[in-house]
Amino acid sequence: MKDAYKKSPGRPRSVSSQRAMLKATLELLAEVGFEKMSMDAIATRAGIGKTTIYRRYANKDELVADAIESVREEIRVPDTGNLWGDMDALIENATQITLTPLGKQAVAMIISSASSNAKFARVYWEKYLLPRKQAFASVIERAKVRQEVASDVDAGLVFDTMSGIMLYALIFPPEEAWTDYIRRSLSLVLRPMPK
Amino acid sequence: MKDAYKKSPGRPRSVSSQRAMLKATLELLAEVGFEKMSMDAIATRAGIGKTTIYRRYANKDELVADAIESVREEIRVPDTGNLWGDMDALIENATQITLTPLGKQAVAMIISSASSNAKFARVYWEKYLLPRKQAFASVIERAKVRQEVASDVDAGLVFDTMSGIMLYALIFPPEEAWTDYIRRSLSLVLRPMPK
Amino acid sequence: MKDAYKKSPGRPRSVSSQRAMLKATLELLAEVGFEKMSMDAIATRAGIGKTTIYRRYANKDELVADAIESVREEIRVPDTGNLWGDMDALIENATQITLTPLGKQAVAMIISSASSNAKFARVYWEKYLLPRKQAFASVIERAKVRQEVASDVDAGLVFDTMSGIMLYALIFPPEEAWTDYIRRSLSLVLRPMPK
Amino acid sequence: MKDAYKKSPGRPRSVSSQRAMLKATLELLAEVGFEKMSMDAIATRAGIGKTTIYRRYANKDELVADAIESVREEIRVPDTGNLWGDMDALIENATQITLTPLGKQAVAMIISSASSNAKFARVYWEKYLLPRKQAFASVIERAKVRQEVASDVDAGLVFDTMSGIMLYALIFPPEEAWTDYIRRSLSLVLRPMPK
DNA sequence: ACTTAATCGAGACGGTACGTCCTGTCTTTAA
DNA sequence: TTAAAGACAGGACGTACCGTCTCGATTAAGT
Repeated sequence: MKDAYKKSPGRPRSVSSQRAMLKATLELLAEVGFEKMSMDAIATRAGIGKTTIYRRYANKDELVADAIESVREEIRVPDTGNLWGDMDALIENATQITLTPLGKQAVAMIISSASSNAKFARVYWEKYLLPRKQAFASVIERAKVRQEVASDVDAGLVFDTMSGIMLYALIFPPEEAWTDYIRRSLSLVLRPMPK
Repeated sequence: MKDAYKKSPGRPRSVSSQRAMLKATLELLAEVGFEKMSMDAIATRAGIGKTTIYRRYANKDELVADAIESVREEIRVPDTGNLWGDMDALIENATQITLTPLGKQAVAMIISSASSNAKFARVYWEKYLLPRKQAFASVIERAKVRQEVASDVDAGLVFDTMSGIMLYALIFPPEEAWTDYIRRSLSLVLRPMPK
Repeated sequence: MKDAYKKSPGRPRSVSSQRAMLKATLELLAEVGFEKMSMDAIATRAGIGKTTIYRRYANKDELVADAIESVREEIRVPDTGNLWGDMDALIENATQITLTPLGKQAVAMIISSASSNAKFARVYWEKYLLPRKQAFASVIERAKVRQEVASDVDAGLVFDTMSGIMLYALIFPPEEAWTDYIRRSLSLVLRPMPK
Repeated sequence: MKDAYKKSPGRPRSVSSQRAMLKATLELLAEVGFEKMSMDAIATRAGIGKTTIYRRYANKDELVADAIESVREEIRVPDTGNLWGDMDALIENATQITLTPLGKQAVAMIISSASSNAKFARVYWEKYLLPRKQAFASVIERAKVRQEVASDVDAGLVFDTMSGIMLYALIFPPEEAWTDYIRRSLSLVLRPMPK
């Protein structure tokens, strides 16, 4: 998010402080959650002053939003040559990220403040959901070509359905294994090509 | 949760205070949300003392959990004689409740604190989701009998999937109308009986 | 329990409740002081209801005033046939009462609320100081007759002076023994008959 | 008591806030008394946050103790060249200070909590009584030299006696004028040099 | 090498809400 | 009726956190 060009005078902002504050934020978020995490605690753990945080972020929300945004892991479009092979890879990736303490807290926050504060939802959407939705579309498109799935399947709606069930499972954990549960739900939606 | 029998001495807890505090809580929850709603504001609006609240509830969480729990509207199992007629009734009911300001705040809270505070999720599950899940099961059972739907459809999973998509839609509102969106998603899952 | 005689339609426990509440009040007053003593604590220790206290006394002040008033020990005018013999007896009596924890708290309270609440001061004056002032006057009158003291000595002022020094000693304890200190102070005032 | 040397990091404590809170405390103390004066009211009147008070003082007692301590007016040893001229000056000074609303409240508090909380009494002693006791001693010493008073007069005891009578008069106001009363009492104690 | 100016850590600031405690009143059941 | 038990409105207490604001002390870039 750096400006393209920099030639401002004065002491430049410390990169190590920036790293430290994001790290501390993510750690505390995972440990105690958004509400119970105080700015003072973050500053103390990061070994920096609160001023240094507030110079960069207007408030707690923005700091946390950016901290979460900073955890971007690459999403690689799988290509196993087979619909369910690809799907399993995507499900695996999604669950692995979502089921960490940090993932849970992040999703919780995003949902919690969705109506009041669009910030979190936007970040989540742009950095997390959208790439996956696109990967999903590719995978299903290939499956259509291979005639593994009906050609009128709405990939977007299928993705939304999967996201929904994952959200739901996060709050009301299924009795069976997470991946099985999602896989089973998804198989409802992804009906095979009629013979 | 009342004890079966009561003959405890002393002045009984005021029913009107109880009602007033729950009403004020629900109103303020809908208006300003959980975080911005202060206990003093609740007490003032209810025309009672803060003590009276804290005598019943250990903290804000418990008060709000109970307030939400108190909003139990009867869920009536629809019977239009037709699968999609019944489904539409259920969807209509669910969306109407979920899309009110109160509904949104309630869901937000429930989700938000799901991992840290099981209280909200439990209440939501018991008082809201479970009755609907059962209604759902009945409706689908009847549809199976009428051979409107394949006999191996897992009603529970279908319900979870629908709940998930509703949750998702609450955070990332669909571009089309809510009920259409849910209906469309549901039609993916509830595939008709193969001819 | 205490249902040895069950023929009381009226108020059989009235007297014992009264005694219990005064006793509890005096105990707690001595232990923790006026401010830190709560009405609930008094009621609990007395094994009675708060209502029972408030039926008799309008507020804490009045209860405590009455409790202190209830501790009336007889003041006997000493007559040793000698001025300082009598004085020593009076000093001894005054210090013994004032130096108990209860005495200290009582005096503290009385002084503390003197400007705002005349109640305590009045009780203290009527029940404690006035009898002593009169005893004092008698003793000095006799001393005048015996020509142990100048005939123009103002007994009232001498008493006030002694009371004052006791008050002062209560707050700023003298280094020597209490009775010696007061005796010494008093000897300043009670000058002997000029030869 | 400031440390001799200061170079602690961070923003220094606001001197104006400090002054404002002491001023507000003294005003409210004089107006409504210790018990009826709330910390919020103090903060509001001083135009500061409650936090700022509690950062400096652990509780209301300590704040008030320091506020009273802060009112130190210089006591000037009078020198009229005559015993009673000097005494009158001292009496005048003492009564003027003690008879203000603030003075009365201060004395009330000091006495009230003398046994439980030594803080108030200590402050009163060090900042108020001790300087006067010393002034008293000087004045009487000079009177001895001038042979206005017996050389064996114990100045300390005379001072204590006068303080006592003032305390007493504060609680049980004399019928005559304050200064006359004190003066009369003092004349008993300070007997002239025998011819 | 010397300015210059924005940064840093530290921590105080005003404000708001929390949950506890206490007073004096009210309302019930039991006797 | 009176007692006991305890709920009630109101209000102060002292704590925690937020986002802002000073401090003296760095730290580079541009003279």
